[in-house]
Amino acid sequence: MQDIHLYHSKTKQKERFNPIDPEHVKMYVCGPTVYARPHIGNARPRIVFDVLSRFLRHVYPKLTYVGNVTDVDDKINKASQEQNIDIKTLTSTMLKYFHEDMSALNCLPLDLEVKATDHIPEMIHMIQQLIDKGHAYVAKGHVLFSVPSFPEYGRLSHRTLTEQIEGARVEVEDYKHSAQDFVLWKPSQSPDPYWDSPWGQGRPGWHIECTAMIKKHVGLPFDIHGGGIDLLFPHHENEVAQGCAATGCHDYCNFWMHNGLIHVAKEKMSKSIGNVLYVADLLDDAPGEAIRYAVLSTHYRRPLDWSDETLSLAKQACRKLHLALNAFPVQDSKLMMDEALLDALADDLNTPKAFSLIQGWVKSILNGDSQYHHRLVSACHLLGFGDQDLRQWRPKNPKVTVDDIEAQIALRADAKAAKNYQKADEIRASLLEKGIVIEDTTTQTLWYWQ
RNA sequence: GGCUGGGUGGCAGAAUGGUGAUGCAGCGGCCUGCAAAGCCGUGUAUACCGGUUCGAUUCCGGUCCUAGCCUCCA
Repeated sequence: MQDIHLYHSKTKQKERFNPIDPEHVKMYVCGPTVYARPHIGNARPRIVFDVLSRFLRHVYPKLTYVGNVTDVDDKINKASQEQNIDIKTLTSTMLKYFHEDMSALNCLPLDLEVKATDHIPEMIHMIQQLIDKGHAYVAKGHVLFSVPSFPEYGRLSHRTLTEQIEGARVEVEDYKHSAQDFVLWKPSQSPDPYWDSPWGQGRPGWHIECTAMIKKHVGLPFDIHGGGIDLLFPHHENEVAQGCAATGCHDYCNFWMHNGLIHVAKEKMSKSIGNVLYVADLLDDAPGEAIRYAVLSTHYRRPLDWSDETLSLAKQACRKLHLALNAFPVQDSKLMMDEALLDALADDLNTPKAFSLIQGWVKSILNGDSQYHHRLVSACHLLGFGDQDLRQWRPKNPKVTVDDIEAQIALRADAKAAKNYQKADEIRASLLEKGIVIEDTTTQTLWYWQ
């Protein structure tokens, strides 16, 4: 059995991964709030944990990979009002986009994708448990989690109760007993969505959904919980507090894994800065596999500074990868996993190291050596590459049609046959101007979008 | 203000208490009508200052820079 080591945010070091049940590994990853199209920052955890899930499935007999969709949230309410769209329509449309974009990035569907609005009764039940056990209280129609009632609070994110308060820019609502207390349930009325509860009509706070859904579909404690590092505090800290206080379990999960954030021009990508990169737009610049490659070419825990160069580098690397994949026919459908590759992945999902191994094989293969082909095909299968035909990729609004391109290439072939190289070169230059790259081989002329 | 990470060649990005991967770009070749792609060869780096050590890029302390969290965030 492969010896896997993963970085655990709670202990801040790599630890040996020992599943609670080696016959059935369980993983949960925080998903998007569906109020806008997915951006590359939403995609990063999905890509990273997609690779992890593929790897775990290779190593263990069974994995259940669960993720949530937040479809009740203040940002959704706001977007719905601003755009004058019904909430359900908005969330279901955005979820559809999310699925489309993640699939374009070769992310496999989760085993189970759960929605917050489908679990209101479970949340109410858990909130009631917390009240009954003295970990939550009702105030002005709100239900709040009492942070001082849970002494373990702060152990995940390594924060003390008081250190944050000084200098923090938070206004403390007067109904809170303690400044760190957080909302489990809040009053709500039309046009915002609301549900009946023992505390009146209202809607859940943000943190409770993950805990209630994990308890129902994954069980506590479980193996791996993933998400962006920005969720470490307060969201994940709150999850632990709620989950352990409500159920009495000592551990919430064995591994907390957090991916680093994506930066654009050295600063965090965010709506307020206006530098959000939507996956759909990136797909207009590059094939999904190239975006996936770009994301995985930096170790998942490090920040990833995104630029045009990041993407064009990945695009090139992907193209070369596909050249090597197509250099020889696939002889054996049985996978042959390279041990060094598995070791790289087993070392806290070191995808850049895995890529460097792969690039070595690619080089040998393109040099005519077929012996690495089988392991390359297997590695790509494991990492989620090689499924797309990069030559089929098109920008959304191409400057020329495929018919035009092929007509031009035919003209150029005639010119070449007549040794009219000046004309042939002119045609090549004019196609390149429109983003078409031409490759002459001994038998034919190939082309692709740059 | 408090807390937590990170600083490796022109760029991207691994690794390591003892010759610092890999890719892109550059340069020189091969190939090509010329290119492109591919192949071969090749130069360049551990932010700064101390400490521990036979030896530090790696461990420890300080400085500087940078990012993130403390407010919605993937």
